[in-house]
Amino acid sequence: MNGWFLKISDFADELLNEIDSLSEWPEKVKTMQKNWIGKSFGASIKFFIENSSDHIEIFTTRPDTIFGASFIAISPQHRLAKKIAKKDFKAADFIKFCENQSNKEIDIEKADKHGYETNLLVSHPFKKNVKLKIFIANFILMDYGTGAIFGCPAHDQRDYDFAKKYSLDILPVIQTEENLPYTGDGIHINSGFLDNLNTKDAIKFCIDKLRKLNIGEEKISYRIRDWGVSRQRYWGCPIPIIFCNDCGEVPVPEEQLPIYLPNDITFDKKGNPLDYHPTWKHTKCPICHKKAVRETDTFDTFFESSWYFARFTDLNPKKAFTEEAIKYWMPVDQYIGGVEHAVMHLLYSRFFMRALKRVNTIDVEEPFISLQTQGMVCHQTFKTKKQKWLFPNEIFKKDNMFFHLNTKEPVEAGRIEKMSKSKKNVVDPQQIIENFGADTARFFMLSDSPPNRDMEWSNSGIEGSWRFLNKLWKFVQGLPKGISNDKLPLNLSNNQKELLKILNESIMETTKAIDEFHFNIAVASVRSLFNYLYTYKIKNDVDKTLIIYVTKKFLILINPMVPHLAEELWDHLAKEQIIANQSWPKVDLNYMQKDRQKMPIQVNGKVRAVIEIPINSTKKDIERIALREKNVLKFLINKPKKVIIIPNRVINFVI
RNA sequence: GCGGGCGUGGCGGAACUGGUAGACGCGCAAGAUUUAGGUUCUUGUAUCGAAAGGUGUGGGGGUUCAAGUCCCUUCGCCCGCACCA
Repeated sequence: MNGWFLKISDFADELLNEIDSLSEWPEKVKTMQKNWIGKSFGASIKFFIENSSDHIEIFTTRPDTIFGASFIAISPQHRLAKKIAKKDFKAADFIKFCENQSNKEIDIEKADKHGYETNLLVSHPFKKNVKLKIFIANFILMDYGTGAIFGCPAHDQRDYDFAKKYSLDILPVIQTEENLPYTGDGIHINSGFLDNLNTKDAIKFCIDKLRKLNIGEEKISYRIRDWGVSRQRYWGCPIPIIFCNDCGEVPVPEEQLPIYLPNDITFDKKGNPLDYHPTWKHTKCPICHKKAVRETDTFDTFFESSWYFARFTDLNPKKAFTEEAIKYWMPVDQYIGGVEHAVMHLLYSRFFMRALKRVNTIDVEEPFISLQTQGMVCHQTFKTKKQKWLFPNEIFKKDNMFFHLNTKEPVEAGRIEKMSKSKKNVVDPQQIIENFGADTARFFMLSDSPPNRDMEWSNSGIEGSWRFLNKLWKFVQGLPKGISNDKLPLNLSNNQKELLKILNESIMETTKAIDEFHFNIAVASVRSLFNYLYTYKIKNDVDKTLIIYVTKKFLILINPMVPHLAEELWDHLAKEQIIANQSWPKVDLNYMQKDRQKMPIQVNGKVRAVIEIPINSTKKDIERIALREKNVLKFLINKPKKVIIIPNRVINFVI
């Protein structure tokens, strides 16, 4: 394939090793990147072809199973396969068959393994007189390892399937009670100098021997391939290369950058619009100044998304980055994106920062300190009988059946899938915003489920959020205007202390929940606080100063969730400033200190009573108080064998 | 097949380092207000049971005074990669 590639493979090891330093990334994303890079340790081994000076080099992670080898298989794209095909028409046909197969949907045929038996043989490196046949096989990938393997059917599923199909030897070389193929570790048998060794030692021993004989060595293989960045489309950054007949491929000099795309472009023909534009590509060679043409491919869009966040640190129109801005802003403290970017975008960005560092442009390695991946919003899909997709708002439900709103015809209800325009299973938030307002919509969405999880969209419950915010509105409107005393009364009653305790608990919980992206818990916490405050006002209506004090703190807590409403209500209470400028409330531990503590009393692990005791009571006191409980005594038929008291937590009588 | 995640009421979901399972809400039920419906308010709502009490975090087993939480095993669902040697 023709095109430009970025040599991300050079960074494979670094990108892999540094994954472990990303402590604030989801485990899932990290494993996906690890698998994508796919580092594996093994060996390369040369097999010499009989009656020829040629040889085949294979890659294996299990050199220890070499004595079980019963065939060699090479990819249809392998150099040797092509060489064979020149003389052997049947081989050529087979290769063509494989190529067609890989172009079509492979899924259906995937399980099937096909091979073509060539008339070539190789000799086994350690078993004199043993010759192995070379097959061309459809399941060998050219992009991985060397595009060639030795097949050890007893200890590899694929080789086993293949050997069964073509009646090849299946010789176990690892001791096992299990059915073949056995892919685990074990003690080696039928393996000459590897006999009686375990897998780890056998691998090491085998590689040593191969190296001594100069026919193989230790080798590390990666799954990751270089990043093909060429695209044949208009919407992308032009690749800054000029093709000159004399000088070859010449990079566009920095002072001529950036290259702008032409504005007078048409899309009426097939192919790359830049390529058939009449003038754009024609230019001069920067070296010899003769006529030359521009590269008409453009960069992959991932190219730009790999560094935009660094660009965003500064508006400077002349420079991509400024040192001070990068130093100040980078790396990104909190990055948010969908899981679908787990490997491509997020790996490319990590690669880009390193590449830029290597050319001394910026001094950043990891672009994103903390990563949150939000889940996908899903919804049921609907189709007409003629298989046309329908929007959920075109549907109504009756007796558990779905019908079209206009035609009243029955509708097919499909799977619940991630929302996508093509399947029309999308809900337009605009409708919700029109009916309930943006604040209600936001509050409702936050309350539903944590953002890192997939969720099924449902409108049910939005009225609940609506009700709550209405209640809040009325509550604050009922408070006197403009009392902006932020000082607390000196002598607090127990009721007042309790209210302040609840307030501070809520500040703590809400803050923590927001920090951890558990917005649903934050919503629950502010709701609880309001419920308490609401009841408090009914009972202690005269206590205006404290009620307003707590209400103001409460409004700051709920402000990020319902900013418009909170600002309005704040204005009602406190004339001096806007709520957006208020600092986040701090937890005052003085009000959270309790002097009494509820403790469950268990008998044999079952809760039988709950007592309230002074905090930090001695174990003796706790036990004494616990033993006064009727419902506990009822179960203490025998004298307890053991009494477990965890102060301030639990007491358990074991009988 | 490999890797990752999840499984808790009718539903969405809570539960800090093992220590009162079901917070908060939706829904539902009953009642109050209302001339109807809606709104609003109160109460109830895991489950079996009249009660006492029993049972309950997908199933089975284990560790522990104590398990949603830790360990083993098994089932189901979702996502990612997929013939990676």
